[in-house]
Amino acid sequence: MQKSIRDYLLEKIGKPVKLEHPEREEWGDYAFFAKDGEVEIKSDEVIERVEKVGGFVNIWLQNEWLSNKVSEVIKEGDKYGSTAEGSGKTVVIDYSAPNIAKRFGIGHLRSTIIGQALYNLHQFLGYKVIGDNHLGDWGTQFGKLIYMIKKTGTEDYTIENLEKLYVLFHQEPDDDGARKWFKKLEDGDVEAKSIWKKCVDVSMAEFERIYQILGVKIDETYGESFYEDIMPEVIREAKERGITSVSEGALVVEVPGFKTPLMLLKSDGGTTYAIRDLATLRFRKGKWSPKMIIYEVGAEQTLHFEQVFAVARMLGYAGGDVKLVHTKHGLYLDADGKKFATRKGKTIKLEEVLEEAIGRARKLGCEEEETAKAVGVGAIKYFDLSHNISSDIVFDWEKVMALEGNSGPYLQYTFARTQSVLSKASTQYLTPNPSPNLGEGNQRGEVVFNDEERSVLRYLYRFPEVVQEAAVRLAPNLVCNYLYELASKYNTFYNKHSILSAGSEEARNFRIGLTVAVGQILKNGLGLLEIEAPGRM
RNA sequence: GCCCUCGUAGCUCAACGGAUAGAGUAACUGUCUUCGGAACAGUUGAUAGAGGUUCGAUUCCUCUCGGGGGCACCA
Repeated sequence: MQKSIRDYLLEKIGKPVKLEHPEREEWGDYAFFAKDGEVEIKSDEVIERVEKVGGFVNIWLQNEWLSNKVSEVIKEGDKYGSTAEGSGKTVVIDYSAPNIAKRFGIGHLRSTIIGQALYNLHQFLGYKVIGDNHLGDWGTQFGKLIYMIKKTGTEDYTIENLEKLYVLFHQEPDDDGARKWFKKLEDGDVEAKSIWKKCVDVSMAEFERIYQILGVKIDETYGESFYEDIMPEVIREAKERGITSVSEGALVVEVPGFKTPLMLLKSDGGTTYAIRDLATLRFRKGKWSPKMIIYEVGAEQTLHFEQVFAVARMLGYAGGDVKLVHTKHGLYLDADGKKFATRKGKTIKLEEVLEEAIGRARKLGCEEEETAKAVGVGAIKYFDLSHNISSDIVFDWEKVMALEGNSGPYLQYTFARTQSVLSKASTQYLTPNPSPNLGEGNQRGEVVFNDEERSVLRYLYRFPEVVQEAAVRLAPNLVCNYLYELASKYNTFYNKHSILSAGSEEARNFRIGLTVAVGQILKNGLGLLEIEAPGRM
């Protein structure tokens, strides 16, 4: 394995630098010169400049170096881009977390999809990753639900009806009545518990179906109700440390810098989601000793997590050894730019969106049902992931399901195209081991490439860097950006030059190798995004 | 009222403080007797406003205007 130029420069300059194979010749003035993986410094002036003001370090990557990257991609295959840097470290990712008795709405797509991508990215970098689906299966919302079930005397435990009851409750709210039922539930009332159980079972069945369509499988599903027995421990420890106080009958912790305290117990003694989150943290720390816990939760809960994290540090549940991160993803907004509110019955059901997208993929020519599903679901996942994690997203049926342009299916299509070319290559030319090391040689025997080939090559080798950065910055959209660029450059090349009927055998073999490599990276990258890559579509 | 966040092309979005601000879409125009047209190429079009820091600002700071979210007994 060659020593990476990046590492070399890191050593030399002492801080990370951005490497570019410059697009324009005049940018090469301050360039380093790379030869056979070794780096020669063209001018000390460059080092000084970078030390002083930062900026670019341009490197003229030799054609041979570039084409060696193709072999490297092919050789490493499914592992290309992965590292072992996370070896021995555990990361817990809290994601998806739908609420019981509500259908899986478009709002939960972000957490589920982004969470899964973050999961895959960290796993790819060698971390031990634990995904935990922190189900909303406890809390006053169940008081509301049980209250309505008792009030209407309904026997209809379909999720549709439960959701309707929730909306009905908020039209004529009786908060005291709801709190009483939740208190009864927490006190172990048999009737309340039995109704709760039915609601959970119905909801879980619904969620399982959605996860199946999405192709998402989350390691653990503890859910909030699991922490019933741990919450008293948290109360005890909080009181021992003397950080609690009673305010208006509720047990709270004052958090410096915040106007309102964090409430652990309500005035009726019922638990809050804050204490459940603390209990969860205590449990996770004890069970997995993670280096980091990522909460893939929307930005609307920023205040809550800031307070919970602060109190967790007071309690010793987090701090130096456990890093807590809240991703604060943006919300889906409706056409009027407003939040989708379940309480008002204003949501878009994820299942409807998925079905519609799959239907459109089918109509466009996906014969096999599996492929239509992969393409439709892939379109939606890519749409979500390609946005910067922090920005709000306006939900638009047409844009969510885009099957062309900068979209999931574009990447899938490009992958399928590479596979199609390769299957023809192996039968027509019998080159089971395409040699990627040869381009069109010039008269002196040096390897040269045309502009389109070079454009792909100059992009190909960056995949590992992109994966790293996406993990560090918790930004799966960087992977999307990269894959789209790569696919786009490959398609440009594809449209301009023939692969299988290239002028020389060397050129043909090189282009076949390039196709293998591009296909491999698309496959690896889509895998990180949890988007399927069918060989045909 | 207070806190957080966002404001980039007609629309939807990109861009570790770095080079000529990139795409998609829409509109218009082209490419293909040849490996998959869900493709490729081209034209039109943008950093809300005013200051500041910096060699350099879409990015950092301040203010104004505008959108969104939140502000203890929902999660």
